[in-house]
Amino acid sequence: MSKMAGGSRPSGRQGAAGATFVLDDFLPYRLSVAANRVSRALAERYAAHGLSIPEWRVMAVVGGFAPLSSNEVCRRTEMDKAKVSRAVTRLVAAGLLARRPDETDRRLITLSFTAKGRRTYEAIVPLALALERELTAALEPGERRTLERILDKLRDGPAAAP
Amino acid sequence: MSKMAGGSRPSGRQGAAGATFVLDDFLPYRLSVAANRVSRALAERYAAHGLSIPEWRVMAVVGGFAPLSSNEVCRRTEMDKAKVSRAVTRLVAAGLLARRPDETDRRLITLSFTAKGRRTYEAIVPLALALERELTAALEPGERRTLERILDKLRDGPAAAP
DNA sequence: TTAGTATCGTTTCAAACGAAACGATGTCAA
DNA sequence: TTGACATCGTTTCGTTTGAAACGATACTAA
Repeated sequence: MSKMAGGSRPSGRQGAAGATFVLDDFLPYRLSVAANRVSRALAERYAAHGLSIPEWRVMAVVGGFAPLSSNEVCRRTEMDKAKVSRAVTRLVAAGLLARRPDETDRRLITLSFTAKGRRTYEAIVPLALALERELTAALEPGERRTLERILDKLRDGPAAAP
Repeated sequence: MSKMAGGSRPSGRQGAAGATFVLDDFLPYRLSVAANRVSRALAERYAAHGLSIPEWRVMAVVGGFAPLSSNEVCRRTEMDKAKVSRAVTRLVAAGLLARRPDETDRRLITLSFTAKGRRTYEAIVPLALALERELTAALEPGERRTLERILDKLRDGPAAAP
C-alpha cells in the first residue's frame, strides 16, 4: 500500500504509446528513495557527533583495518579519492585521525586513530548497529537474508568494470 | 563473495570495545552503494538523451499525471521544490515541457508535455523499462517480490513524518 | 473590507560534489 | 643511470545540492 499516495492513478489517457509507466513502481527510483531515507536517518544521528556520512565511513574502515592508506579507504568505502581526502582532512582537524607518511613508500599516507578517535569510534559503532537493528526489525528473518543476496547482485550486476 | 575485496579481514586487534564492526555488512552502506550503482547506470543511458535523473523523474510523472503542478511533482518524485523548479526550468528551455499558470489558483503552475516532450517521453520509457528488466533478470521471481516488500518497509519504516 | 497567516514556485547562498589537473614519488625498461 | 610511465593524495574548477529567504497569491478570522 504505497502506490495510492495521491489517490489518483496514471489517469488513463496515455497518448499513443500504450505501455503505462508508473514511477512509483520503478525499481531504480524506489531503491534510491529507500536509500536516501536510510542515509538521512543515519546522518541525523551522526550529526550529533559532528560526523558526516563520508567521515563516518572513513572512521568505520579505520576501525576495522587501521593502519591503512587513503587509497585503501577509497576501495573499502566506494568513495572517490577527492571525497576521502576531504573527509580525512576534516577528521584530522577534529583530532580523530592521525596521518603519517608511510616509511617505505612515501606516496602513501598511513591513517590511524588518535586516542580521541578511538573513543569516538567506540561510541558511534553502537549507534550504527542500533539503527541497523531498527531497520531490520521490520523485516522477516528470511527477508533480511534475501535482501543481502539481492544487494550483492545489484551491486555487482550491471556495468562490468572497465 | 563480496567481502574479501582486499584479502585481509577486520584484523583482530579491535581495541577494547569488542563488537567488531564491518562496514561491508552494514545495511545502510550496502543499500547506498547499490542504489548509487543503479542510479549511475540509469543516468548514463539518459545522458544520451540530454536528461539528468531529476529531469527524467519529472518527465515520468508528467507522463503519468499531467496536467499537474510543480508541487504535485514534488510529492510524487520525493524531490524538494528547489530541485523540481530547476529541473522544470531546464525541461522548458529544452522545449519538452509547457508551463502555464493555473486559471483558478494563480500560485500554481500547470505542467504538461509539448509535442516534442511527448515524443521524448515515449522514446525514453522503453529505455527505463529495459534497464529495470536487466536488473531484475538476475533475481529469482520470488526475490523480486520480496525486494518490493522490503523497499516499502524501508521507505516507510524509520522516521515518522514530523 | 483588512490583518495575519499559509502556500506556491523561484532565487540566493554556502556547502558538497565529481572530474580533471597537478606535484610528488615510485617503477620499469632501455 | 636515464627517460617514460604509473600511482598517490591534494587541489582546482564548474556544477549540483538543500536550506532559507523571498515575492506573489490565496485563505481565514476579525
